[in-house]
Amino acid sequence: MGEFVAAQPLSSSIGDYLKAVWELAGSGSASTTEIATRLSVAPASVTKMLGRLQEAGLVRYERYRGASLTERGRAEALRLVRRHRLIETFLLEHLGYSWQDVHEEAERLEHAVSDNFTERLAELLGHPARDPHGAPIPGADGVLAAEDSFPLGEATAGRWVRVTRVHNEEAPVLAYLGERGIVPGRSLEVKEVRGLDGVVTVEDEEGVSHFLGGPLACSIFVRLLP
Amino acid sequence: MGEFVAAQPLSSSIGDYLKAVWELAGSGSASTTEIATRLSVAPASVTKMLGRLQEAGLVRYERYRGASLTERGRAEALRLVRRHRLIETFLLEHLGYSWQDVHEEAERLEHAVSDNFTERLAELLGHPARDPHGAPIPGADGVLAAEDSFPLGEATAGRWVRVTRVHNEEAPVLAYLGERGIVPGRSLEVKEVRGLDGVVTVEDEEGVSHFLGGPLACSIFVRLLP
DNA sequence: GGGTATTTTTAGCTTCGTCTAATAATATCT
DNA sequence: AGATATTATTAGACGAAGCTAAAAATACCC
Repeated sequence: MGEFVAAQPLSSSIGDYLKAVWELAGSGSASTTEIATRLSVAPASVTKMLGRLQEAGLVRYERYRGASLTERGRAEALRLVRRHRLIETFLLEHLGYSWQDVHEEAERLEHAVSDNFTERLAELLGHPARDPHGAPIPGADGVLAAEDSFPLGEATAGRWVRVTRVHNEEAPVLAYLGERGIVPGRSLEVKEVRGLDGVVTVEDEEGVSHFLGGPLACSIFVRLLP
Repeated sequence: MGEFVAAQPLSSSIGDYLKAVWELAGSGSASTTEIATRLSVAPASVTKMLGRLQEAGLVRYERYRGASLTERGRAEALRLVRRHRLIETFLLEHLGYSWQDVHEEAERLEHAVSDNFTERLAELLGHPARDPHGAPIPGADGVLAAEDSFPLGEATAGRWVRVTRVHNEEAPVLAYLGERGIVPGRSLEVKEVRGLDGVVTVEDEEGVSHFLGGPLACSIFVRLLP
């Protein structure tokens, strides 16, 4: 029973779980502790919630084995991601928020807006393809553009690249990068990539050098320039 | 104990109770059933919640005697009302919502936005004094402009009046009035006021007559024109 | 002023999402 | 493979916010 549960308003914490599984699992599956850490919640809470989510047909879950999204779960998650990214764009472009502040506000708003609101907002913004961090915005039809870039940490020295996306939500990190102009659209020359610790040295168009530690270099996505 | 509870994020239902008491009590007090009806909740739930609200210092409540807001409760309620009315204005002016649809969406959003969001929105909208229904928007400092108009039902025949406010949240009612152009700013000539059932007959600038039933006439606020 | 009606409260249960402590399963290491 | 370490799950409890049904207080009516 309970398979054709109509799309009644999901509680906001259900949405958070769905998004977490989506972000963590990719095409594989997410573990209980990964989800617990991401949501700042006890592992036991995750176990219980995954049971309910499976019951609701939003998640595929096997004890001790992790969880992945069903088609319905993925659709729900992407709906939330679309809202989140459109809201971030709005906050930055129309409300004068700074790059590092949009995430937190969007996190709350995404659970309160309707589909109607979302589509009108998309219209107002001119149907942007990417949010302020360069993340692709899923379409209203649930289609998400494939990522066509790769982490800066995997670039080869000597090449020019363009930043397409900063895959990090922590405000201090964003503030740091923002100050240095390392934002989507910026072109950089890769000077050195150190294998072991993954530190990357780049130089921007004005000849200023930046040193980016391993984790940081992995959260900056770039595309090769000719 | 527990008197100096810092302004931690109020749960959204607490906010709903506060707003309900504010709207129903005016300067007096609101009864359990009134609140229950307004919130579509059982009276017993209201009794329990009023206890908690009093505990939190937001409400003054005496068993069997109704509730009224404390200063802190009033401040909270007005903060919510400010958000609500600014959001309604935004939905109408920037997102193309219709008059009758703004309320429902704002009702959800008002619980999710931050003060920062609210003030930036106010800025974007040019610090409006009134929302799309003509309701005054409380200031960021918690000051609410006094109502300087009166219900159309209390007008005297033969005078010209200007609509200042439509004090009604029901979508069908708003749609009806909107179609007829009976919206804030519109001038009307009062033709006849029937005492018993309160039906009011008015004529607009184009000479079109409108008949407004008692309850309706009482929710339309007007100011006398010279 | 007494009896009925209405309103309010109390008592006890339910669901949701969370927690901690204890137990069980899986992984890892030598 | 066996011992240990890590990760997950179960069990049991809690607070919030709601409900119903029964009891108590207040209001209304004649």
